[in-house]
Parts: sequence; structure tokens; C-alpha cells
Amino acid sequence: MFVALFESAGRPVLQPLDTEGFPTGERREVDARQLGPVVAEIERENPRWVWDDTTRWYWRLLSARVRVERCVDLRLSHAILRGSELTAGSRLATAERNSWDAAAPDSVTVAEDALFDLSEPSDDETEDALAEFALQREAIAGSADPARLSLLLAAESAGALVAAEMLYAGLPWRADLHDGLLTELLGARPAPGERPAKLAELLDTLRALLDSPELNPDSPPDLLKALGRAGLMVRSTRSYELKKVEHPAIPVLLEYKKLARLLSANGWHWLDTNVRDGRFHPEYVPGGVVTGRWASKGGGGALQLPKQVRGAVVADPGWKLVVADASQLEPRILAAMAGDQGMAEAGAAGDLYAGIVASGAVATRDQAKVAMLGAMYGATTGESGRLMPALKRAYPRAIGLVETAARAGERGEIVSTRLGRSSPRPGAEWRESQSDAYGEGATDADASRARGQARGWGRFTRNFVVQGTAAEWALCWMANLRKSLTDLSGDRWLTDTAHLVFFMHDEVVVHCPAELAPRVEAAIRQAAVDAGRLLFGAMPVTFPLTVAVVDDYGKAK
DNA sequence: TCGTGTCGCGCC
DNA sequence: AAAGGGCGCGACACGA
Repeated sequence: MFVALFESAGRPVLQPLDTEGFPTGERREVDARQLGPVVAEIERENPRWVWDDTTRWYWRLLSARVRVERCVDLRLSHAILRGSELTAGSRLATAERNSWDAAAPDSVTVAEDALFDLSEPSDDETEDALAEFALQREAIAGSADPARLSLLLAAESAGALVAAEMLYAGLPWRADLHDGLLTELLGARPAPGERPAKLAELLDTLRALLDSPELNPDSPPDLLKALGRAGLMVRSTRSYELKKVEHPAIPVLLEYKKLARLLSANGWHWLDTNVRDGRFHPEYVPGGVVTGRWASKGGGGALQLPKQVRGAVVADPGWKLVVADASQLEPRILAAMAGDQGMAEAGAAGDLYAGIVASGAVATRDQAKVAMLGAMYGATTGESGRLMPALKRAYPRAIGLVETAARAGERGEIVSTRLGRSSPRPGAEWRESQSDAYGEGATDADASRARGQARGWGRFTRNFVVQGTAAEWALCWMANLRKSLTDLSGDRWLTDTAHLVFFMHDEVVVHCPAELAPRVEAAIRQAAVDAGRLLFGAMPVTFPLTVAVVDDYGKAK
């Protein structure tokens, strides 16, 4: 059963729908303040809620302490169906761009304010949304593989529920410990506009060593000039560039850069703006990356949370953090997608890279790693490029898959993930440079530039299939886990029992009462096994996890 | 003063 | 000749 939830004349409206998206029962208007209880009552029948935007609706429900198990996020689903190769001929995909192609409204606070803001009554959204849902059902039913696409859309929508719940719950964050860490590394918190003591000391030393009393190392051009005056010929001021140079100023500069980065990205200002009441509430954006990965927004930067500050993430008294990450996820995904038995076997014992060495393809674990990364990213030079022929001989199917994807991208074609998310087409500029390269009056330089651009797009599509399928695995993993955590929780509210608090591409963190930790760990492991089966069926590829039950996120790994 | 572009670096 | 994918953000640089 589907139940659509939309707004009409400023009021929530419920409409039961059949599997084709047609109304089956009575349309019901609800007072905004009664929305939670009404949804909770219908939820007992385990419907799939259909709404335009999960953030918008689910935030209201969570605020009323109501959870739902399943939903269809129409905006996220639309984006997938619009671009998927599997639905290319559908009415949805061939229609003109419309409001469903627009980006989601900005943030939950907007949705929250809108709840009681009657000054601008919205139009009746119902017709539009119901029509969109029917188009989506039609596109799925008529697609080349409805089962895969349905799984993808279910996982994408479940992910949106997880993202909203993680925003609601927040990641436990000890501001006092974070402040202590900053003070230890940087010195006491300075007055606004001043440098902390440690940073100021390093700056003095650096200026003396480079004989540049006015140097501002935060300005790359300024720094580059000062380095040049000191006889240090570097092309940029990047750390890896600087590390190649021998000079007493370099270690000081690297230390300065590291601490300056900590201060500006995750210093006291970050703490002030992102941590409230012992929780960090990062805003995730499901489907925010073309490949299907999540993005994050707001100053928090959940998906860039540096290891340096993870010690401030501490479980509540009597609780634990269960931290799990999927080991070598992307190469395993590639092996599974390609049906590469040899690579699957190499990963079966636990360490895929060790398995590749054992197979004789390359000599060392480091080489195995750099070669695999090169295969997935499209490296052609350096050690990684040199190792490719050997890797391809040992694993022709896996390497063949990414090379096929790269060739397709070079021709301007689209590629798809396991479950059917397709890559965007290259832009007009790209296509023009390709056709110009073979037109009249084309120079060697035109042709060379076109080849470079073609290969660049090939590297993108090469990586797309792997990164995107890994994102699908992670969505299925989280969706499975969310369900089993709910089953563990009995009648307790989300944040009163085991719940997801953090996600980072191939890693999850669950915050739970200490006595539940063993069952949570088991649930996380089972969810990973089930995710592998959902995507790849009987293909014998394993997705091992590293799991740690800790008090403090910094202690994991 | 503002918006936009670039650099550099954190994460995967 | 060389050629490594995807992000978000803060600080600086620069031009309107």
C-alpha cells in the first residue's frame, strides 16, 4: 500500500494509492498539528509513504516523535529515473525538464518555518505529485529491469530516512574534549583575529628561516614568492610538493599548515557553530553526488570529518559507539560487478591486496593497492600505470569492466551502476571540442585537447561505475541495518536505543546502550552480508567489515 | 563591499 | 609531454 502525503492550501493531505499510482481510497485533510498522530496510526499498516521530499516531511514527523519504515522520495526517484539507461524511453525520461528536476529546497529549517507560515499559502501540490508518482510507476514497470530499479529506488529513499534520522539524533560530541585538544595543539583560544600561541611561534620561526618578515603563509602567492627568494623552486605550495624539498623551513611550514588547517576547518569557530547540547548535527544530502554518493552541507562537513578531532566523539555514559567500516569496498565491488572469480578469490581470505600478491600478479601489497586504485581511477603513468598490464593479465574481467566503461565515456556515451543509476552525458562544450577536432581547419592542438578531454571523461565514467555501485551497496547496508536496529529497539524511541549516528561512504557508527553492543555488531555484519546478496545474488564476493566497539570514535581503527 | 574563482586540504 | 575519480569548505585574490 502506498499513501501519498502532500500539502494543499497549507494543509497536509493524505491519499492512498494503488501500485500504479492511482487513488484507491478517500483523500483526507489533516490539521498540521495532528499530522504526527495520524501518520503514526496509519504506519501500523506498514504503508510506503510517498512524498516530494523526505527532509521536508520526515523532519516534521521526527519532531513529533513519529518514525516511518518506508517511503518513496519522489525527487530522488525522479533524478534516477530521468537519467537511467533502463528507463530511457519512458514518458518520464522524455518529458521536458520540470519542477521535479529542480534541486531540493534548501534546508530543514526552511521546512520547519514553513509549517506555521501562512503568509504564502502554497499551491495545491497534490495533482502534480500524484501525476509524478504515476509516471514513475509507469517508467519502472516498463523498464528493462524493474526489480533492480525498484531496489535502487527503495534503497535511495531508505537512505533519505536514515539521513533525516541522523540529523535529528546528532553525533555525540564532547565540546570540552575538543577544546582541550585544540588548546593542547594550538595553545589557548586567542582573541578574535589573532593567532593562537603555537601558530604564532611557528610563524615567527618560519619568517626568520625564510628571511621574509612580512610573510603570510596563508596566502599561496605570497608563500610561493618567499620560497622562491629563499631559492626553493616549487611549482605550488601543496604539502606533497613541499615534502620533496630539503630546507630547514619546510618542516616548520608543514607543521604550520597542518595546525592552521585544524584551526580554520575544525577549530573553536567550528565548535561554536556546529555543536549544541553535546551533539553535532550534520546535514547529509542523499544523492548529492552524481555517482549516487551522499554529499553534506553546512559548515559541519560530516563527510570530511578529520581523524584529528574524532576523539571528541564520545558515547554517552553507559552507551557505546559501534564503528564499522567495509574493508577495500571499491575493489570488491568491482570484482563482484565483473563476475571476476579470480579477484573474488583473492579477497576471500580477508585482505584483498594480500590475496592479489599471493596470486602472483604483483610483488608487494603496496603495489597491489596502488595498481587497484590506478585501475579504478584511470592512472596511466607512474608505478600504477606500469603495473596495469600485469593486473589485467591476472584479472581480465575486472580490469576489462573499468576499461569498457572508460572507452564508453571517451565516446561520450553513458554508463550505469549495478542497480541502474546512469552517468550524466558530457556537456555541450565537451561535445563541441570533440567534433571540432575532426572538422575543417582543426589543428593538431585541437585534436590533442579533444583527446585529453575525451580521456578525462573516460576516467570519470570508469570511476562512476565502481564508486556508484559502492554507494548502492552502502545504501543497502544502511537500509538493512536501520531495519534490524528498529527490530532490536522494541517500543523505545529512536534516540533512546541503538540508532545510526554517522555515515561516511563505507563506514557507519551506531550509538547504543552498552548491553546492546554485541547485538548491534551482529546486525551490522548481517546487514553487510545481505547487502552483498541484494546487489550480486549468489556471486561469491565477500564484504568483510572491521568493527570496533568503543567509547570514543578516535579509538576505532 | 560584494560575488566569483582558485588554491589547498580534509574525507572516501 | 603528461595525462588519478568524487566531494565541501575556508581563505585569499581579484574584479565589478
